[in-house]
Amino acid sequence: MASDHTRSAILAAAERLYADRGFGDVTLRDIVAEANVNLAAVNYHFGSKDELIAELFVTRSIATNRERLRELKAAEEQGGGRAPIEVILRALVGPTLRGCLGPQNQRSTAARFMIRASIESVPPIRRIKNREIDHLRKFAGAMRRALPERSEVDIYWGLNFALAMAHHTIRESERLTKLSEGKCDLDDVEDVVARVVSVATMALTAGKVEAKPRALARDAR
Amino acid sequence: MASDHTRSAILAAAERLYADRGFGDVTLRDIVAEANVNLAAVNYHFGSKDELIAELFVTRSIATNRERLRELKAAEEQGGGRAPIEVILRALVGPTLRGCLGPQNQRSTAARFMIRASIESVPPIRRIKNREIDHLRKFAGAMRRALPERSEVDIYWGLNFALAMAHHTIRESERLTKLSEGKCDLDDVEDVVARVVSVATMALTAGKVEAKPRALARDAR
DNA sequence: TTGCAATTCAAACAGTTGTATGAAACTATC
DNA sequence: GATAGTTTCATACAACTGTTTGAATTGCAA
Repeated sequence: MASDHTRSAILAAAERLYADRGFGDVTLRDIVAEANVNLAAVNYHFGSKDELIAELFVTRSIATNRERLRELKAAEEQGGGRAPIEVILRALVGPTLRGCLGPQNQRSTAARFMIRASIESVPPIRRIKNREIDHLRKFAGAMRRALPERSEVDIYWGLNFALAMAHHTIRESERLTKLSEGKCDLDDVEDVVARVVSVATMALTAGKVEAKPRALARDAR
Repeated sequence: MASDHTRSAILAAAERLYADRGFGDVTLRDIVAEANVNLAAVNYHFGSKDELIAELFVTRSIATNRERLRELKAAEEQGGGRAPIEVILRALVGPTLRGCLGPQNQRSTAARFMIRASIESVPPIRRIKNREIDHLRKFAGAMRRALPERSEVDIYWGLNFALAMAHHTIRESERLTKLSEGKCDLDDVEDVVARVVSVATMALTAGKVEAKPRALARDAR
């Protein structure tokens, strides 16, 4: 029902503006101007500015999460309930990286929006991210099944580090490019995925984390 | 000259409030109320709100960077111009982690402020962070000297991943605690440092990153 | 003490923000 | 084609923001 036209025009304009200029300096007035609709339309259709942002983020976010789970489920089914750790990690970080990196000039608005969201972190988005724990638990479960001999703590640390490398690389992609003077090619997404997965796998499978090698620190002093 | 009292009262109050409630909802009026000074004092002593935030961040930031370089220099001198990679990495991530983690109830205001700064990322702080590249280059140089047979690209990726693990762990420490139901002990800072250093070292020293193991992805489909 | 600069203060300013209102325009159903 | 419900619109609102102003006060030197 209803033409829906105004609603989606707002969503599109907001995503574009937020992606380009960040949440900080885009006002509702900017958005309605870009969308060619009336100022009051935002509150009419979304209730508030925060709910608009939340809807934008949730839409993209569940798309990524669905893809993640799809890959995970496929892998576990093929392996009879147990998937190789590399494949699990690839399902965890692949969709996010693919959704946010890739050749700059062909990055979708959605991708650029998600990068913004991971850099700026405004309240409505932070609230949503906090609800992501249940989703991550599914990966923790799969990882435990893949590495039953590994301690739970190590599993969680491995999961944490995998997400760390993926998200940080997205957040700081510009800086890494500058620091490496272009030598790190962030457009080759599959190479980035491979690197993250490879390191995370090592973290999770390497011989037991040796008991706190503090000796090293002492040597350094 | 001058009593300086007002100035430091503002700095202290601002750091406390920002640490507790974030940059988003702390106004100049909140700060001057907490500091028991006049509203105009902020602009008089700092020029603007952004400059106040910048000074707060810069102070803590150069303290950390100095500590990093001190550790790095000590290590390289002891090794005759070449330090073990673990020690370099420890110098890179140790000071930051020690400055931000540790038992919650004994975290300094400064530590809590820096955590905020790494979570919320406001414009004045982002501007400063962007100038950190020269500082990181020094570590990249040391790492190249430590691993001369390694390609530059791999060095930069290793550096990136080390910072990723450290910063993400700080940013998301609450979530990791919740996800792991307290099993990951973020109060044991030296253990966290050891884990990050250990994984980053593996990333940098493991046999050449095998040429894009895309086969794995294909298997998973 | 006098004079001068540095500091503090209350008050106002200027601008922006997200949101609410109530009338107008539209749409579809009977 | 009247009616009821939805959507759009111009406009106003109310609150809050960082910043400025100019007068008062303070501190220090001559």
